[in-house]
Amino acid sequence: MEPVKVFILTGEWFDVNGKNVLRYYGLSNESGPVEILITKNKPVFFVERSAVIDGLNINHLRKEINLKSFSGNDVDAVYFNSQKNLKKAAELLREKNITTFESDIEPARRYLMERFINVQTEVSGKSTAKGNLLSFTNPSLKPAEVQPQFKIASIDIETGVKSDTLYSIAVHITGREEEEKIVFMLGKSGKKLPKYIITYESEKEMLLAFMDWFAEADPDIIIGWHVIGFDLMYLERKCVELDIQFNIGRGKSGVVLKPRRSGNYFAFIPGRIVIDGPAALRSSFYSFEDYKLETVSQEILGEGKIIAPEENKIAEIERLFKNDKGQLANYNMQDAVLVSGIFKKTGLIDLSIKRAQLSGLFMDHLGMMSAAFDHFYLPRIHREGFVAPNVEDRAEGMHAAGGYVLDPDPGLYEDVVVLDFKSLYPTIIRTFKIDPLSRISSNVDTLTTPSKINFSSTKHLLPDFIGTLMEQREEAKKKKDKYLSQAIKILMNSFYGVMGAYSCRFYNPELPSAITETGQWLLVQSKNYLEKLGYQVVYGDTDSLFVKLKDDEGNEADKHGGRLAEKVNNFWSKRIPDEFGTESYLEMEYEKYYKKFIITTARGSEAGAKKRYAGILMKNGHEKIEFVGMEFVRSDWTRLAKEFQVELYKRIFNGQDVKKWIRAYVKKINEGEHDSKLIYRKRLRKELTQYTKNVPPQVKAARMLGNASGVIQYIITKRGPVPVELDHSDVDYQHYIDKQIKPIADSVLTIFGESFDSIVKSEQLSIFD
DNA sequence: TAGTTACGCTTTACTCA
DNA sequence: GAGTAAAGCGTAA
Repeated sequence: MEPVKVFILTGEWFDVNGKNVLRYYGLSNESGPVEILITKNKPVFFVERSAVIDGLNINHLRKEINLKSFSGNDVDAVYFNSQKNLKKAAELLREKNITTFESDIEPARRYLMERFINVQTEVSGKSTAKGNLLSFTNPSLKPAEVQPQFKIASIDIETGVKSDTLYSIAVHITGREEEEKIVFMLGKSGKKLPKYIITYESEKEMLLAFMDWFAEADPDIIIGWHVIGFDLMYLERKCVELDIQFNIGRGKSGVVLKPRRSGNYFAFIPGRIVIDGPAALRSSFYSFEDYKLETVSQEILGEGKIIAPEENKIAEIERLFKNDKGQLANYNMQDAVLVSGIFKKTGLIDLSIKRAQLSGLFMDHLGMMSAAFDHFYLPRIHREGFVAPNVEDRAEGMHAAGGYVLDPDPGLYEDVVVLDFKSLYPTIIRTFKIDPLSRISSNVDTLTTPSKINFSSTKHLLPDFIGTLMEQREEAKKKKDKYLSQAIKILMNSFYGVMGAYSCRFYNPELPSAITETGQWLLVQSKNYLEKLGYQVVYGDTDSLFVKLKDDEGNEADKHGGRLAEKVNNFWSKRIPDEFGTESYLEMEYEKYYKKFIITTARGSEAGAKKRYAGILMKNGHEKIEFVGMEFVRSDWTRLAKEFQVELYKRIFNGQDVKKWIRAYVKKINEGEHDSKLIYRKRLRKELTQYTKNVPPQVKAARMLGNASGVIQYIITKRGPVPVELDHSDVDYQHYIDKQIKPIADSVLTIFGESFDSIVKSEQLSIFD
């Protein structure tokens, strides 16, 4: 039979009759959904050759192999029939203080990684048809490339809150095949409803019909808005109540839904990937004021829900269910369609596919960066002759230092260019050959970093991988494949973090220390070099330097920015080989030009504040005001404060008078003209009851509501903080003037020897003029 | 179902007078 | 009442 190329969606293991079985589900563009069963897998871990494990009383096969632990001792492989036995054996040995190696690796993951399969595989072997599925048992698998054409189901349900009734389920199918819309609705048939609405007389009938239809439609990906924590969990609960099976996995398999960290949920549905909109957006670095579907869809698609959120949504749904089922279905469907639109527009699924292909992680595990590191590193370090420790046996040690932040002098500067090391940490890893193998092999062809940590210039894995990734990224950029480029960037940037994380089996403080200390050294030396050229370095953070151009150079800022970056590059490409005997992959880039640039003082201090600045950015001849780190970009400041800050800085940058304007602004606040801008937003990061040591304002407000979680919106009244939901007509204007306006004004006015109080007070004096 | 450190800032809670 | 440390949050990189 012809081999089939499959994009793997999910993988899991079972022990059946004491034998380990792996099951993968995936999609073949040509043959449709595919099941792969591996019944001949032997779970394995390793022990040192000196370890005595005869007393185990668990069936196993011990085999001498040519591998070593990180301490250089020979190890043997120990094979088991079942994963359960492996776990039991590892636990028993741990009690006897016998160290096992790699006994904490999921067998379904290990099977793929050892074959260098990154969620895409070419399957060869005999197959049988099993319902919708093409099923293989013990085929041979090898790496492949697949661009999957997924079928995506956007799901949304409507429920009656008081009666706890499932009113309707809307599904919007997009992707591989033609778009399809269907709404399952509770109610009597007969009314003339649009064709895509199907009515059922009971919840049970509706659910059964939905699940039948779903199995037939057989989507690869399920998306929605809080789709796990709300929609799927509701459906699951309903099924339990009605005594029916909630089997929406492939091959009629069941599902596991469970809460993760606060407010987060995970779904395991064999053969299907569930991606929740808000979580996916967050993990792709999108940021919104809040994550309501209305807010995000307005922002991304420019359209919103049918029932505006200001209306009483619950009552409106009840009314529609009673009187206008067609409209309820429209409303229900609109939400599902919006979610499809958001995923499409943001490319969330395309990005997820690329990330899975690069990292080897399943599409719903993309956040697990240490698992991605294992997937790349373990099979390769085996081939270099080593086995890795379990996570619980990883090295100990102090935390590494981080990036270096220059002390800025407060002031208003003109003509500042920003120079940036491109992918600083990845290029440091590549230049100085920093990775776990290199560290344990540091006596072979030793390479010493600037902060005197030794590595091997020849025995390493990660540096070359980064090299490949960087080349692929250039290629992707040329082809305008932005998702691949972004996926590569995310993966490369994860390596430093993973090596410095306790959850990583390769953790060792020398690895992140070598990286960050080298980064600090490079930044300081680059600064010194620029100063030697006669330039003033105004500020810098981790990988960037803010350089003030010399007189007249501002007229050709881009040219001089580029020139300076090149000079720094030439400096390093000579110095690194000279001093360390290794090729430099470091690259300084001219990033941007501020015509004007402000560093403010830190509150209550003369010194300049780090990680906060504002400037007029010049881009293609256009001016744009930019804030970094300041109140304007912080979600926990009021709109009042933000608008005040922008206007104030505009005036300062343009050299306009600010005194009169500030006085007028304060007056308007007191007159209630800015009442719509007084809302504070702050998240509760703990359960409401967990605030025992301190009771911050957002918690006070939340407690007035009884119970609340997530983002709390509140206003400061004469009674203190009050949630927006409750009466807050007694606004404490003085609070807003003192706490939202004055500090913003003062931090920048000090630069010019002015102060908020003297400006505002002089008005009061002027009354008597 | 665990990537990192550095930093600023507001508010609260506590200490000492 | 003034001064200060800690809690808590959000941000830069």
